[in-house]
Amino acid sequence: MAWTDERVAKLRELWDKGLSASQIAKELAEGVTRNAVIGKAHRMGLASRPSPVKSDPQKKAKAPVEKKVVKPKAKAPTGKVSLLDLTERMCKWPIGHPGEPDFHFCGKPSAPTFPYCGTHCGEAYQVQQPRRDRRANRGRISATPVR
DNA sequence: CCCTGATTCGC
DNA sequence: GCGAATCAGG
Repeated sequence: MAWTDERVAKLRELWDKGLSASQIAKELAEGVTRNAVIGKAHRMGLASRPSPVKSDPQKKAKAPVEKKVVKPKAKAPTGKVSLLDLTERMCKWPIGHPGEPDFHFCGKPSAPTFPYCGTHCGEAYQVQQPRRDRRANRGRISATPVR
């Protein structure tokens, strides 16, 4: 989509009005992303509004190294997680079977780069254990991916 | 995680 | 000139 005079005008208007780039992109629609908006705004020479990132070059000296501990707590989703609800970082371990009325997915936060949460990674990726001692796996479903 | 603008660079 | 990808943050 080309930058017609109309669209440029609207961009300038909304930008001056203080809307964020993503908001402007939504207004213009037609497959325009916020990247496109920002890029165009810059090329137009629009006053680059204070970026939240670049602002305030001289910051207050922060002697205390106060570290915010990243919350390891992850909330489990409310209710059943359907196929449509799944996002990249959700555990995709199926509960039940496709077609069944109650079929859904685990949905808990998945381990980084893994399709399942910690618990279900444990189910999915089981180290082959000595034939002698498989007691640890007794009662568990077998989900070894490659046999 | 959601979000912000800035910058780069192949097209 | 364009904008996706990336960066550097809030």
